[in-house]
Amino acid sequence: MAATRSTIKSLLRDGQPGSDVHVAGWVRTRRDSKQGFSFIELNDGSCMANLQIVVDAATPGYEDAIRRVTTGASLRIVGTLRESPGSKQRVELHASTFDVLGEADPAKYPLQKKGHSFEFLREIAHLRPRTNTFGAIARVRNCVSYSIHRFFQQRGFLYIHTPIITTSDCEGAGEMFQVTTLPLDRLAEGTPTKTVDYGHDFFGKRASLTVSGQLEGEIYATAVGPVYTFGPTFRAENSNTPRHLAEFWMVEPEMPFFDLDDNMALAEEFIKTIIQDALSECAEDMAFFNERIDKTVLATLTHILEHEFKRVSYTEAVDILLSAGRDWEYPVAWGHNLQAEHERFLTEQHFQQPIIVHDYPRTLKPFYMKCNDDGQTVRAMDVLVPRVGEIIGGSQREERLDVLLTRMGECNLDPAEYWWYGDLRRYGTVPHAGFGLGLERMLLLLTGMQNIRDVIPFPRTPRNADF
RNA sequence: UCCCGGAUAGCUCAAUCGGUAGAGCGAGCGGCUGUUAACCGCUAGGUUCUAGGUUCGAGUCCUAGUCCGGGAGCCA
Repeated sequence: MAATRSTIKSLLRDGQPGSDVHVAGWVRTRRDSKQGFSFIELNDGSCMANLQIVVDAATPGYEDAIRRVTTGASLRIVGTLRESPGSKQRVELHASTFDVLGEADPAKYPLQKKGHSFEFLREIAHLRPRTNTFGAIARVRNCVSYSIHRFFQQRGFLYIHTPIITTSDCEGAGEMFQVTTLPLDRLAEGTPTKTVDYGHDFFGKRASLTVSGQLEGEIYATAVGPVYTFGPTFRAENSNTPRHLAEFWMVEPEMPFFDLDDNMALAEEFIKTIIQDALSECAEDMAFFNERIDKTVLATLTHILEHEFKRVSYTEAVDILLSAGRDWEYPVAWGHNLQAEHERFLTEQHFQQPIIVHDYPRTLKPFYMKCNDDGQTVRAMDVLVPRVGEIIGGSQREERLDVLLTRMGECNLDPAEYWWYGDLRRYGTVPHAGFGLGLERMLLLLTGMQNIRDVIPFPRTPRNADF
């Protein structure tokens, strides 16, 4: 008898007929033959495919146990691997013993053998990873995460860390920070002093959750060379769309001695590497997405790999839109933000591939982006991909102290608040650049999934932080 | 936050003009079968999102609210 548990993935790939093996997992479905045996489809999450278990009625305890083998139940099986006469699998496991570890009442278990809407599955986020789709998403998300680390580690980047949030009050180990978007300043108007004295707060000043690790990334990038952050990021915007989360994961590399062209080249190589890794390491899951979620996703990804991302300046983009010969819901004019309809036209219809729009008007972008000599634009870049839209935003950073201070003035920021950011320019300033990649948007591109709430295990959106 | 649309069985949905609440899937039971989205038969399963209102009568019409989806803005 095999004492060590094998994964279903390894058995389906390498399992030899005649070998004794031990598996455990969750029942997807059971089919009985009254001629004296039952078929069980077992899944352990190691791969998309199930292992077919054949249980003979002569197996010890069969009569009593087989009734408890229902969809969702957990099982441990010991038996012998054999070639399968069926056409849908190479091998199957003939059980010599099987134990029901945990039952799943079929009258109550929410997951049925047939498909469920993603909206329904969001309500049972604790069970949805037991479905084909969410198991595949979990594996691809893991693959992408590893691919990201490998990409930067192979290039000598240092990984810098970032924080975490929870609404659960059952972690047990003491007082927790309250996070709120309630207007405390206004609530304070009903108090005698009519002010919130953050001096008495934990940090002695008003504190928030991070919306980006970029500025801190610059600190290390101008000390130890290229770095990247990869962690959760929080935005309290009241955004209710299939592309926004209040808590999402972002990758932010920051590179000294990089200009915008270097930045764009790295971003393109980065995205293509992630796609390549997902296709080669999660082939079975990717085939599933192409078959069941979006029949164009593999062709789209292959097309992306085979073409260079088109560089288009903001000014060129505006010209293209103005000469497109069609009406826009939002008028196109230099100096205005590109609207979603404009971005979609450019990447989905005009170029039909990912594009990098660069050198935006300075009035549209934050203070830290490097100003061009034309006095009108900054060295910003957005990577736009079909269907998903903006997947990367980045820029070359302004390394000239005087220009930076001027820009802070234009943006009504107090340079004293950013004294340390200024110091990076006062002492040994260097040209540098970086960008941010939204992990979940990358997953939308890879999987063909429509809603960003379905590519993160536990989505946080306005009015929703369950599980 | 704004503009649309929606909420009916465990799930996905139907219900004509305001007139007895239906189907498929799932579940239970039985049959059949080296099966594999199995198949065939029978049975059970409903506070029609909530609170008001109109009406002889409301799933259906009106008002308010809650939640969900799509689009927009913000962005990654």
